[in-house]
Amino acid sequence: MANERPRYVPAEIEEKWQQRWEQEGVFVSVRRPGRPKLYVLDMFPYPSGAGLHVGHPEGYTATDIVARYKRMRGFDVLHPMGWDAFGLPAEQYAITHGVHPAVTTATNIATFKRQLKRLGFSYDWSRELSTTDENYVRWTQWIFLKLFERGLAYQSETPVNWCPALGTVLANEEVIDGRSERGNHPVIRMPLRQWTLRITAYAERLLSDLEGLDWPETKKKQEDWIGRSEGATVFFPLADRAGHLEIFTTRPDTLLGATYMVLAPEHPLVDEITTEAQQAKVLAYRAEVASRSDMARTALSKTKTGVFTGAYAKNPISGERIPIWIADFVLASYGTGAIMSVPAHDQRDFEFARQFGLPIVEVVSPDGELHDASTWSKAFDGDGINVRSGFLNGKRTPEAKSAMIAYLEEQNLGTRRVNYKLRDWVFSRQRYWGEPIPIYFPVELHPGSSDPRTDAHTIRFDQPIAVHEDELPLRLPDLQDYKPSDDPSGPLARALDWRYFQRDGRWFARETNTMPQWAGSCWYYLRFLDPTNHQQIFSPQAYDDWMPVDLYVGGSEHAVLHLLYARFWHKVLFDMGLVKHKEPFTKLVHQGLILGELEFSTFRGEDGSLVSFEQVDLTDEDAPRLKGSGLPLRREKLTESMIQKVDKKFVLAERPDIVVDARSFKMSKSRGNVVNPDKIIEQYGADALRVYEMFMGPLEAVKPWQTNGVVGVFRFLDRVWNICTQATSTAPALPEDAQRLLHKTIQKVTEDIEGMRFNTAISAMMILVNRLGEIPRIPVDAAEKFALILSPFAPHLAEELWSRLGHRELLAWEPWPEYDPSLVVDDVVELAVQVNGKVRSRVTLKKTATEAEARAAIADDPALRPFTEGKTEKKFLYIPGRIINLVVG
RNA sequence: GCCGAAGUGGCGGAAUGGCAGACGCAGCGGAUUCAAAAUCCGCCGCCCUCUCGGGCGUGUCGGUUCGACUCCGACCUUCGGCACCA
Repeated sequence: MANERPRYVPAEIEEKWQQRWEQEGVFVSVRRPGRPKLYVLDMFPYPSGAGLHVGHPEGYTATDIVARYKRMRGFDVLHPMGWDAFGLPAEQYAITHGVHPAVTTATNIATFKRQLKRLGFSYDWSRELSTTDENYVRWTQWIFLKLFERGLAYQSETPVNWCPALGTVLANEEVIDGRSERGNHPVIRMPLRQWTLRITAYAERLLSDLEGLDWPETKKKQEDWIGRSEGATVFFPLADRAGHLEIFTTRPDTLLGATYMVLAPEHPLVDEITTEAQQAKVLAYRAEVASRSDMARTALSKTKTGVFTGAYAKNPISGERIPIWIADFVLASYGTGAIMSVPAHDQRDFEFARQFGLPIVEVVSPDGELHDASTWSKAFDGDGINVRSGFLNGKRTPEAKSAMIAYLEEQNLGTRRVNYKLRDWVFSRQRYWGEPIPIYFPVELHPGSSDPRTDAHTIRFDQPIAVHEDELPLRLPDLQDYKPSDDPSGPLARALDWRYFQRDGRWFARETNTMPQWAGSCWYYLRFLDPTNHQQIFSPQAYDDWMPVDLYVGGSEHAVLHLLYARFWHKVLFDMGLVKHKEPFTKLVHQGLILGELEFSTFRGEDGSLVSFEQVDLTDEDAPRLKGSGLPLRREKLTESMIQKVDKKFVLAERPDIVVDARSFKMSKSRGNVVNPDKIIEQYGADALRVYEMFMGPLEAVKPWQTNGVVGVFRFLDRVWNICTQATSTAPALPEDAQRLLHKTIQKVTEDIEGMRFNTAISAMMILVNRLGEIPRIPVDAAEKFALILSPFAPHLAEELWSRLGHRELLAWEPWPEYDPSLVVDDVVELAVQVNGKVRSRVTLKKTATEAEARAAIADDPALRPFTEGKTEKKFLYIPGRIINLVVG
């Protein structure tokens, strides 16, 4: 059809508007007096070599909609973007390809930036930053120095997973059964000098300040992570010798039920107290434990292990002698690394007692009667009434706890105490691509030595010296070889000329560990306030202009670590008077993961026989096995035509006894189900991608991708184009129902954006467009209103329509349309008429109709007759504007 | 094991005490076309019925209510987090 009317071709309009926005600096954040402000922040990405995937634009589109909407509402909006660019992948790539991480990082950032720009996000790019920028590193290091000055950064000897073959320290997750996940090399537990941040000093504030934050279930996760518990410290004197054991317990009320004690194998007192007879066993046990990782120690071991030290302690109340054991279920890093064991009232202690035949004595009874705990099948760890407990007898658990603590304090045998699961934060990495820690140490040359780069020397790690602020940033040396080596001090140790330097005739050595990737992301939201400031980390004015962050959107994988670390730094800066709010992020939202397209698959044994899904053990995702026998199976992809649904299960069409696995997988290169946003944009345009990402479902939900769904959204935008480009000023006014629908849609979209329910906002706009499509000619005014409410979602299309409707100014400057309140409420509505709660008819009634009018309206309804005939009315329910329900019997 | 979230058509989802399945995808039928694409129109939970219509239906079982996807109790399943923290 040779129609002159131009078609909707996104490729022809999107770049044009992106350029116009940039030229006119529409999205450069400026504070204007008298305006409200909004700081909308995305979790900035790690610019990986793979480029953007469709998961990135999900959260970014959501914040962009909010940012654009709020600008139209008269807010001054800060909406920045940057790069979390330090980290392992760039370094790994450098090792295998011989390209400097700075080079790959720059390339990746360029790719990400190009891809983000194609999506038309309204970022203020003039504030762009990368954590790798010298100007940023400088202030990251500056904060480290402040931590150091305050005693919040200290060195410690922490056992780490050291893999000599890989020449690196591994995270706990990277160690499986004492071997490296990559390469299956042996991993040893080795104490290594580490920089550690004293986050535990802030445990209480990190916990209590969560209150009042508009955060989702993440708050709970952080609470659990911090793990506050109340109890008491108790001193148990050693029997037969001087000294005592200090333990922490949350159940001081059970003190008299303690029948033995357990120390962590690493506990410093173990050497002292172990008797000669037990020496060999204890040593052997400790060696065995040392070779196991934390994971193996905790998760995998079901049966308890342990060894008797030969020593005894005395119950501080009863004076009874009780044996002291060591066992690996007691963690050296929690509490005091020692416990009193009350097997009757703690499941772990119970299992251990059973394992080694230790006595189990009831001191808390569920009913106040005496029971024989040695016959129990599990511990009683609930609240009850104390028995066999002297002065505690008859007291209920909460009361008994405080009575015991009072007694302990009075007798100097112990004190009330609060304990946290939260540990101090191991802050050093034996890696190249990170911020150098701005610390150096004096070097002692050995006799005959003159140059530590070649001669024997000792580095005095016990005398750390802060790099002077004026010398920041401390840059990374330009290494050619980033490989970790068998030297756990890391690759920087090989940059001898960087590491060693002379000052006033003395030699010094720099710290060669670097900071973890978390460092840069801990405070980037603050640098966005004032990213080019060379004198200060940010100016107080910039802070007052924009802080706090009003909306922070990112993945829930950062629910604990990043968000806890950032809060910790923020609180330190608060104590320094640099920031004025206790908390940085007022409202937090996690976008849900986007999975790959739904896949069907079946399983075959080695002999090729089909296996029904119920018989498949998927404990290891990538290695399916037959339940029971453990025989390996092969996963085989199916096409939809081979599947049938029977009773809520998918089965093979040809073999209905074979149940098929139907699920969406996380997108991954190896699975080959990654969707590239560039491809989608080429085919359907950025606006369709944006709208589809928001239309998929609730922002927070995990959702599978369906490329077909993009088609539906594209059709919608195409219809919008057709309707709005045909709008004329001479068209008759909209029919009343359409006019009402338009205003209801404005209301719905407004409220849904405020509540971040973008999927329902879009469906409301689709409903409106479907109605408008039935009307031959649309007035310009209606088209304009529609373009305005669509603009946060599909900004390019909206701008194009806006200009075609005769506007020269950018739509981004326009105010958000108001709806007419008189048009959004209907005075006449269709009501459902129920008989005994089932809908049998409908009736059109005024909202203000009285009960009598309602009765009259349905009196002669033939549709109701079959259900009311011969029955008596028991009740007549009429809720104006909602429902009529006739109860008969 | 503990904590949290969620279970609704073939698929994504909507409705949070008042007409279940809006909106979209897929599918089926039609119009247009030489043909196709695109577009437009109609149908589209399951079962019974020629039709009119009726019955059933929101993971399962029970409860509250005139009325329950929605509230309460128990259970099942899936996803996420934590995992010997004394």
